[in-house]
Amino acid sequence: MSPSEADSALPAGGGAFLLTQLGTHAAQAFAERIAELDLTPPQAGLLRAVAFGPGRSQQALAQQLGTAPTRLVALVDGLEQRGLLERRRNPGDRRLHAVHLSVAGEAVMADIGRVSRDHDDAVLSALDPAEREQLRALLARVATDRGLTPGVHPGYRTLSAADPGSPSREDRATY
Amino acid sequence: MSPSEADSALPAGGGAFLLTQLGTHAAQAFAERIAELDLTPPQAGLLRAVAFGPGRSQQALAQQLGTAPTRLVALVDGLEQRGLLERRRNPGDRRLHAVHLSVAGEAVMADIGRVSRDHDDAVLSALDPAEREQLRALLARVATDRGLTPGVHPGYRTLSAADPGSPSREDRATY
DNA sequence: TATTGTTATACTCTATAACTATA
DNA sequence: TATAGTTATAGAGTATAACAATA
Repeated sequence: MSPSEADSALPAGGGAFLLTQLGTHAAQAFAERIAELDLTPPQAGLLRAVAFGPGRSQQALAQQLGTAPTRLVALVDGLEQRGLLERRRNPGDRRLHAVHLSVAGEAVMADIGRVSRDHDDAVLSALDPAEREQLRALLARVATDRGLTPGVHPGYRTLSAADPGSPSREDRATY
Repeated sequence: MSPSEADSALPAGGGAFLLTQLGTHAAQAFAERIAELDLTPPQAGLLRAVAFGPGRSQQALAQQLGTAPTRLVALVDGLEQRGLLERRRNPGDRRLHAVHLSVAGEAVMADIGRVSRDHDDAVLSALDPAEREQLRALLARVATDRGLTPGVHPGYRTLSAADPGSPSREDRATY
C-alpha cells in the first residue's frame, strides 16, 4: 500500500473509521472533563440512567445499561458512599433495592449537564449551528438504524451477549 | 430530570454524545469483523501503520501511534510469530529494528481492506451515497479541528500524555 | 552517557462463579 | 425452587520501571 492512501481500499479513510476515531476522542475528552467532578464516565452514565428513571431496581438498571448486575453493585456502592445515590428497600418485596438520586446527586446531575454542554460545544467547535444540526441528524439516523439505545453508551454492553460465538475477550480491545 | 429529556440540558442528546456512542459501536463492530481474520484492532492498526510506512523503527512506530514502545514490542512479537511482520536489523545502526510486512502480511492487508469496506458499508447503511459523503466531510473537518492524526486511532494514545495533571487511570474507562 | 529494544512487574477494569437473603 | 443482590476470584489489557545491547 502506497502513501497515497485515499483510494478504494479505505482501510482507514472511510466514514466508519472516522466515526470510531472521533468517538474515542470525544469519549476521552469527556472523561477528562468529568474527572474534574471526581467522576468516571461509567459513574456519570449510571447517574444519568437513575435520573432518567428513578426508583428502579439494580436488575432493571443493569438490563437497560446492558451490563452485568455484579458490575452495577460496585458502581452503586461508590456513588452511595459519596452520598449521590440512595438504596431504598421495597417494603413489598424486600429483595429489591430501589435506586434514587439524593439531593446532592441531583446537584451533581446539574453539574454534569453543564459539563456535557461545554464538552459538546468544544468537540463540535469546527461546525456552525446549522452544520451541527445536520451532523446530529445524520448520526441519529445511523444510531437508530444500528439499534442503539438513546442515551445509553455501548461501552456497558458486553460483546459476547450479542455474538454467541465470540472468540475471546480480545474483541473489546481499545482499537 | 424528567423523561422528556431533549431540553437544553443535553447530558446525552448532543452531537458529541452521539459521536462517542456511535464510535464505540463502530469500534465493536469492526472488532467482531477482523476477529474472523484472527486479528485484534490494535494489531490491525499496527499492520496498517507498517503498510503505510514500511521499514521504520519501533520507536518511530510507537511515536506515530502515540503508544509506549514497550507495548509495541508485544504487538510486533505476536505478528512476527504469525509471519505477518518481519524485523530487519539495520546494518548501519545495529540498535534499530526496521519493521516490514512479509508477503503473508501484505495478503492480510488486502483482507483487512475488504473487511474495512464491508464494515464501512454496514455501519452507514442507513445513508445513501450523497449523505455518506456529507457525513464524511463533516467528520473530517471536526477531526482536523481536534488535531487527530489521519488513520491513527486515539485508542493508542495514553491520556496522561496530553493532560499532565490527570488524576488517575480511571479516565480511560470505557464510558 | 544516550538511545533502541526488551523483560519483569504491578495495576485497573471487567467478567465469572459462588454465596446470602428474601420470596 | 427462583430471584435480587452481594462477595470472591480470575482474567485481559496496559502502563511503569528496571535491564541489556549498541552507539
